[in-house]
Amino acid sequence: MIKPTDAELEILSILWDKGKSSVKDVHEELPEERETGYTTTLKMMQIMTEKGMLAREKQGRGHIYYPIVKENETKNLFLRKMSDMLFNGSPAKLAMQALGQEKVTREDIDELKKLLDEMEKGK
Amino acid sequence: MIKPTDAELEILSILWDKGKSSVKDVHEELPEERETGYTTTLKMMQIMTEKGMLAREKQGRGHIYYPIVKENETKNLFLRKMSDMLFNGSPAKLAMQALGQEKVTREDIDELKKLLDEMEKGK
DNA sequence: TCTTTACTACGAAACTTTTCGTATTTAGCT
DNA sequence: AGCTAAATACGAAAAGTTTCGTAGTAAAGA
Repeated sequence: MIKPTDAELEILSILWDKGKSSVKDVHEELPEERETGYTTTLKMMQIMTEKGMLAREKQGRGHIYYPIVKENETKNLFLRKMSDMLFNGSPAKLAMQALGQEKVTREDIDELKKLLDEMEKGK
Repeated sequence: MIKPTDAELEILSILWDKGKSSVKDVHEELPEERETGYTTTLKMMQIMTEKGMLAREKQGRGHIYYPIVKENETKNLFLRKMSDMLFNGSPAKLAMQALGQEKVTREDIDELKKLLDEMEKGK
């Protein structure tokens, strides 16, 4: 399975979010603090296409790109890797540590409880 | 904050686990499928010391190394980065996706429920 | 003291990732 | 058809990571 690098992940996120987009669109969505040139974004997307992460179609004078790799599969790949590396292969431990962060609201907690109830039924 | 690379993370995990260790100890703990030489491990640990991730003390003819960076802080750094990159900055969403993996047992579920109950009380 | 051996230091090669300058192509306009 | 602006292609530099060969050092035993 293909493991995107950090810069690639940033581009993938945009494409998963916005769907088919031109290089220009993607470039404009990138956070300003990166301050990388247009050709950098283009080159990245070309490399990603070579690697089979993206595909593209001709449109007008240029191309539009879209992701081939699936959002969920990629996320799961990273979650597994992280749980292997840092949590003894236990996704549950990973989840618990994630919940220790600020930013977890009461609504999040309720939602998680519901999810857990359903999981328990399913077992 | 210092963001360890993959190879560095592998070494850090060992040191968090085993505590102060010689290069030899760490090298022997590395999974065999890596098949990297002793001097590679040594060099990595020297670099990590330069970067301020590790420190070392003289002992016998060599040194023993130990981690400076805190296990929890480093894990949280990666969790935050991942939730920023892939889950719109929501650790809760990250946790939910992690729970979708195989390997989550009923015991995990119960433990998580307890954790959530306590979090709810604490709010 | 001399030798052996375990360990360290240094430097550089190999590889990957990220960046961009420059040249080229092409669609659309006049 | 010729011109312009937008986009692509190409190549290579820059930066970061990983690997290891070789040489040097120093402690422990002969």
